[in-house]
Amino acid sequence: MTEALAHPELIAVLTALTDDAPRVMTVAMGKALPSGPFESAHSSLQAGLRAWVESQTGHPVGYLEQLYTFADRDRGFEPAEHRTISISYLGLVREQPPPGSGGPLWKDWYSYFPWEDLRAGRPEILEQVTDMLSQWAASERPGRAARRHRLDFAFGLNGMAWNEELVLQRYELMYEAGLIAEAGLAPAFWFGRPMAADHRRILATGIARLRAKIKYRPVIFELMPECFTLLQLQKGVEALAGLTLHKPNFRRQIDQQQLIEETGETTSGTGGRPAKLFRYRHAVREERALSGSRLPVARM
Amino acid sequence: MTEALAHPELIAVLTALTDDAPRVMTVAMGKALPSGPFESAHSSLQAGLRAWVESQTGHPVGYLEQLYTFADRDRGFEPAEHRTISISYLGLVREQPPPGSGGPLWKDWYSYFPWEDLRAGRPEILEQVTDMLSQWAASERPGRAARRHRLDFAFGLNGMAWNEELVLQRYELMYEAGLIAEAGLAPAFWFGRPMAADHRRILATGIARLRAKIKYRPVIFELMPECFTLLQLQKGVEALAGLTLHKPNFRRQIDQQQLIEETGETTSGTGGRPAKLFRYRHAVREERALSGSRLPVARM
DNA sequence: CGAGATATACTCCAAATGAGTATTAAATGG
DNA sequence: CCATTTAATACTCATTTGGAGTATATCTCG
Repeated sequence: MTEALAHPELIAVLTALTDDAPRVMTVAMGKALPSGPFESAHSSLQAGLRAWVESQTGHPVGYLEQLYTFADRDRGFEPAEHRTISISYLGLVREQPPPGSGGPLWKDWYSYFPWEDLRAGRPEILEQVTDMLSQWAASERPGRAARRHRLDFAFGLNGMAWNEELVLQRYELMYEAGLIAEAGLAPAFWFGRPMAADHRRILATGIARLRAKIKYRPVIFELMPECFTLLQLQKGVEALAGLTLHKPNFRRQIDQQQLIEETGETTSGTGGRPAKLFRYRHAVREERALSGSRLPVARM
Repeated sequence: MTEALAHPELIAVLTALTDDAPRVMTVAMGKALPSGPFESAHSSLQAGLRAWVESQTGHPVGYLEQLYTFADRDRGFEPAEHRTISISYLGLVREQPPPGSGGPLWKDWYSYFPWEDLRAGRPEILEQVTDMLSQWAASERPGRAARRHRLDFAFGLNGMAWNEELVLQRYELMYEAGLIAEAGLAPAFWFGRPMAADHRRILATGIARLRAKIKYRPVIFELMPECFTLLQLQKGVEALAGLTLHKPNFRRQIDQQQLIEETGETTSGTGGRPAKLFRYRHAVREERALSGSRLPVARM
């Protein structure tokens, strides 16, 4: 029984960076990721999505990569007759999103995943989450040890280190434990803002992918303005990773990779000593886009 | 004009490992990758593909991951009316493929990509390829330097190091230069065995993904038999990477990661001193599946 | 038994990495 | 104008990792 699946749908995780907050473009009052049907007038999926996003936002998409393709049954929200294919993408835009005012809503990542931001230390809410998960892990006999182990691993408990890339694993553990609003929990117990259908799960996938990617591809520069200071760059990486970094080591890595060059100008905005302005060396984009270019992501 | 796209198609890059040769399952006399319509009776794409492969081959699929989703216009082989969505997967199977005899054909990767196997040094054919590419790069004025640079980078020329992960980049350079049979070249100038449509390109994507993956995930064990010697393991990694490794360093890395344990038994087959047999420690599968587990892939 | 082949163990050095500390340059406020 | 603040910049040090080379042990085969 081969059934034709109509209406392939594109779902975009569009990310921008505004003063230390990583943001995602949303629709429906922040409750959904932008999505739409694939316009077959375009020559490819990528081109179709690019055109669509630019028509919606006015911003060009600097970087675009496929995240994952779902069939509805993977997701469990539609009746079988309406089953669609959903292709999700991660897109990075440099432009500052306009503040509110009718346009698309750019929301802070961490309003959906407050437990993922460790820049100010382990947040309160992370303790609450892990407490509730610990209860869940200890509940029934079969598989208790395995649950405990998964929990320690995903959340960096009992001597294991926090790994900022495990965004999706953490979300799915919470989902499994029934801590996620989308699973039908009462609002009083919500952790983070919920989204429609499985959109928050897709966002988690995008965040995880981007956190992994900044370590070995210079994609951070797709999110930075043309000219920036080293501290701005560091703050940008920290915002994405949800961690603080060791400043001297960060600078060492950056300049020993020769990814950036001085513009000759300096800032005067910040209060202290003015910082040199740098720009990304577009000359190296192509090669570095493929080989290494590690950003140091480690606690300070 | 939102057009319904019928018949999502699944395409599989199924890989196995038999005595030092990485193999891919093919159909149509080795000219195509196995593919078929998505059976919506299954609960998800993955499950559908798993079931389909097992019915076709009798082998369970140990590991399965999505590679990429194409719309036909990305590929350019079908008339626009028949446009389909193709979802490609990378699958790893442990079983020894049965030798020929009616069943599916397991073909050596390197019959399609002979320039990708550097285990015996840079092969003759690689020189031929790079020679022809150099001519192409030097041809017309505009963009000459950029072509030359891409070439050096992709093929490790002029002081740049060979990077075994750039399988797709190399293939696309060759395609662009018109060295690929699928682009309509005369048979006398073919490099490697051609495949139908863009299947060789998809295979290149799969190889590249797997070569990248073995460096940080223990997927190699999905391809090895239950028990193996350290040299067998090394030969397996070498086969996938298309490179030879430094034996002492390989062993050091393997056992300092505690991925494997001795079975207590030894082989007697190989002529020299019998080797200890090891098995993968399934206990660590879950954690290592997510965090690091680096295999040393570097020349000896 | 010795030659060949393979397994296994150990050393050495260079580079990368994590962490800490010190110094310099400007802006600001009293 | 000087002291304080804020950040930029520079330097050191220990540890780990990674590449490469060498030595020894243990088997089979002729």
